[in-house]
Amino acid sequence: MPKAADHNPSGTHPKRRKTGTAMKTPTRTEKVHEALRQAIIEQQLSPGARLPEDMIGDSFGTSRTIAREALLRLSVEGLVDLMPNRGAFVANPTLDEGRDIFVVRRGLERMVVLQLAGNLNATQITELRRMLDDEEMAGARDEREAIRLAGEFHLRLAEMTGNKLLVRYLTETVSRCSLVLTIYGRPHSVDCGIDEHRQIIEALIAGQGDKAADLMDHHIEQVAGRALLESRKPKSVQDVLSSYASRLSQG
Amino acid sequence: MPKAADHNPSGTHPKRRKTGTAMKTPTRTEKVHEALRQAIIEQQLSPGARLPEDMIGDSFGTSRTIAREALLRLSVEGLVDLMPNRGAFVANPTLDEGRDIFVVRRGLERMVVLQLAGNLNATQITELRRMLDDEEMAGARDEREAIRLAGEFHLRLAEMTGNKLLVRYLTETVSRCSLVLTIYGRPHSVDCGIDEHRQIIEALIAGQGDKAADLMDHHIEQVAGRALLESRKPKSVQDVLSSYASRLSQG
DNA sequence: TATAAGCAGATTGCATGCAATATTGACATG
DNA sequence: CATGTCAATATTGCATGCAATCTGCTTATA
Repeated sequence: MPKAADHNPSGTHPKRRKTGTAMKTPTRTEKVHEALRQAIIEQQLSPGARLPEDMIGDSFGTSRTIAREALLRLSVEGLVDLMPNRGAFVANPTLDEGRDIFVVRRGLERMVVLQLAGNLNATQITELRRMLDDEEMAGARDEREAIRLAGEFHLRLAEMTGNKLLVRYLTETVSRCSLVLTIYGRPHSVDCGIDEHRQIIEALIAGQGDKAADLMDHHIEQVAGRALLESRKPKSVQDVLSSYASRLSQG
Repeated sequence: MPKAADHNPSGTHPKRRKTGTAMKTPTRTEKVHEALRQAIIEQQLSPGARLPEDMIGDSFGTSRTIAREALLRLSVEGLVDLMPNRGAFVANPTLDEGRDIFVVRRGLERMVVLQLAGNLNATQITELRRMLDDEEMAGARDEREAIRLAGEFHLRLAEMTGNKLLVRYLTETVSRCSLVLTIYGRPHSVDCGIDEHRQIIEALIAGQGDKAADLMDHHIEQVAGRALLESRKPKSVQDVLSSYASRLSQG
């Protein structure tokens, strides 16, 4: 193995100890998976971009096996399109698919707040309030951070239900929503209104499940609307070309 | 390649033609994936059973690579638990996890009917009605078939929304629900009441979204209740042992 | 006898090699 | 000049081999 000898570039300890603390997964596969995931969500990899196994393997100093596995996972999450015998591409959802994703997200978020209403304990309430304050502070100065915190708010809410499956689905969906926003959204409107978050929390604390659900529905609708209804950017090469083609035939 | 020479036991044509019909995936990986999936859902593989890569590879006449990929996919779907350096096991959800799964399913089904209400076209309506009739016929004689048809009904409904993501999530969730039922459910009560299905359809046709949603909620609640509330079977080794452990410390 | 260390077997993690398939450009042909 | 065929190249699909890790048994030691 001439190549595997020195692929621990980060310098951190990659192995999982057998101590009882159950450290995170040590496998290179997981690391690559997470790295790619981040790269896609943070728009370092544009939708539609090709992702050859070799290239990924070389980039991370691993073999294609690892890259392949990471791509497979990402494809299940919907962040990567895997075409048989063709290769992998950063997902490039159509506008309609984007709408579908937002629809599902809305439904999931609704489940979250319905379960949470009236069931928050004191610790959770203080944590959420602190998150809101953080959001507010960041909102003024660091836009990028504000977006991150806003996303985290939704995820944290889901975690508080204790429902693993719900968390997984919402995580996936939120990721895909960011992807959709990078394609069809305006540059970077802070997608979440902090006031809306605050209202939702208050409704949850007051045990007003239906109200919280409606607020959340409205909130997500808002985000989706801003991005998907206004923007008329065509997205895929096909769309672009078809619009050019129609222009040609008219002229 | 001494072994790969003769692994087309089915005799069917394994290759995908390049004709425009876009045949299903031809890859062996997909086939193994689907086969394992069926085996788990149909209880041919009991929850908690070990799934060594070698064994699977041998069974299907492929290498570990394929088995590995299939297992990875299944683990993402939640039908298989993958333990690092330990191997794969048929998922063995706890009772609480089972409840969580049903909660999510209820929410997803609710989304489906809310979207469908008043939006069914004539073709879809006749198809659904025909499915109901089939269910009713099968219900009397072939229990196994009745269960299959009942499951298909829910999935077909989801497909009619045209929302791919919703379909994927519901498919996954329904699979996991059957798994949960095999662990905690009684032998084989036909889990879906046909009358309930019929009522839902009628509400959908009438455009009564809220009513359909409530019916569906009730319907799933019913299934979950029958299985999860009554049965007091302890489930995992951990649960068993923890109950024994507490007994110890008390005595 | 009970506990700990050490060894052997089984199984996964990962890398690599070869065959199969898709895409691109060259070339021939109407 | 347009179109169809074919070879060259790039990339995936899959199998296999070796090292790392886990499990259980055996053996040494108090």
